[in-house]
Amino acid sequence: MEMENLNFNILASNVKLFTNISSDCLGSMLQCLGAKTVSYRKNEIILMIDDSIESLGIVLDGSVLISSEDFMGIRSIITVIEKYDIFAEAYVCANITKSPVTITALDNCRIMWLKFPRIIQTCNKACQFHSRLIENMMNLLAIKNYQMHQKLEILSKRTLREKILTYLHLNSVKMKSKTFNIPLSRNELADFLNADRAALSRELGKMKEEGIIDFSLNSFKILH
Amino acid sequence: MEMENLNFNILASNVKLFTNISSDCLGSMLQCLGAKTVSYRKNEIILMIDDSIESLGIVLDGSVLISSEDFMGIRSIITVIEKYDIFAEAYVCANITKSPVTITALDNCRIMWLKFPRIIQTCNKACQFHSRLIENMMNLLAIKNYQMHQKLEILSKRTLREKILTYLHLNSVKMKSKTFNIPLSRNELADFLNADRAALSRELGKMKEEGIIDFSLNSFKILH
DNA sequence: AATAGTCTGTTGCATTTGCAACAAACATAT
DNA sequence: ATATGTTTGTTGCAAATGCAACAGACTATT
Repeated sequence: MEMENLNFNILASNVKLFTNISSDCLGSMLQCLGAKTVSYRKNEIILMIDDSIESLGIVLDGSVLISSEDFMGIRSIITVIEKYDIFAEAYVCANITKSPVTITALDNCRIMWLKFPRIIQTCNKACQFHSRLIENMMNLLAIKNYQMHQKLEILSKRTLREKILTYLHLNSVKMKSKTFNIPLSRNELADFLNADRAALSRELGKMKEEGIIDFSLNSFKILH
Repeated sequence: MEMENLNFNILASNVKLFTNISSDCLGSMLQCLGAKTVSYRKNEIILMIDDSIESLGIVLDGSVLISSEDFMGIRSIITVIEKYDIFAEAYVCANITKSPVTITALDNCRIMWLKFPRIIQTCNKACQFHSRLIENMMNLLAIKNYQMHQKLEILSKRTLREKILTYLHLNSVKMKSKTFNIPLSRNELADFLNADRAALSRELGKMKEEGIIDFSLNSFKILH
């Protein structure tokens, strides 16, 4: 346990998994769940595909990238997990013990690992936070489900241009502005949209030329 | 309430949402959740996109198709829900009140609607099944999350042939046989893979010619 | 300053795919 | 029996996309 430098108030108010759990309880709860925080450097691999998983991760600092690779070595970027969000929760809740994905640090980051299955398997059900934690998890899984639906909405488009537009539109809605930055490089965006990087650049160029969007590096603007 | 012809034992043992809930409890629980069963004819629209949703559905008979449509009118098939499985659960758990999808009856079918949000909002938490139901739901959402991951795996392939192969492979694994039937027509499969029907037929023909697969109507065989 | 490495954009070319139109097989209704 | 509609397969053509190779801008290291 290395929680000397953890601020329970910040955790309780920012991590949605801990909604309605008082910061007083948090210490003992984290202990019960075998919490461990680990630091990783930028680009370090946090979890390799097929590694065993027994914990879910909470991003305390930085952000991480969830990706997979097919038998041809083609990388597919599934999503980016930002500060205070959690990852691998579906796997531990569905008892999937081998990771189907690779997880990489996008920046220097700090991850708290929670042996969440304990809450179901061995935890004394009398503890105060037990049912609250499960209810929060149910809610988070439902939301993540909805987010995956959005990703499916992008990939279900038949042309690259429509995929790009759907991706940019979702970002614009999320940022509540027609001007916004995206968290992915060109290469990463191509792997996220499952397209060729050159084709992506070409299509972005055409769209700029036609006055539909404007962009420079990671800064985008929807004009139309 | 129209549960005269419901067999609680069958429900309790087949519907995963009711795992570890005794059939004795089921009656009062269903009442508490405002259960209603409704019948639909083949091809009838069960729920239209943008309709309000306050209940999750349990398929008691038949099967239903979840799809969406973009602004161009292009249909995208998201998934098929089979007997005893549930649908719309992520929306009610994430408080999404307008349906992002259209739900259609694939056969004549019978659906039980449950006002699940009651369990969180107004239910007396002392009731026996409360926490069990939430834990089951957490588990189901995690599994569905994993299933969506598989769909993403299909759509993330860059060529139609790879999408087809991934789809057939997942079906083969699910059915534990190299020979199997698929639940989708050609038209539906095209909309599921988000491809053109003619292109799908062409590619299937090529693959048969090359000796990779064999098929006739809905019956497929992986040869390689 | 020089070097190596990374990221983005560009372009020619071959392949894949979407689109449209048509044909054959089959089912359904009158 | 006829007519109508649905499903599947086929094919020519145009457009989109992947692939490969290269160039310029930028960064980090020595």
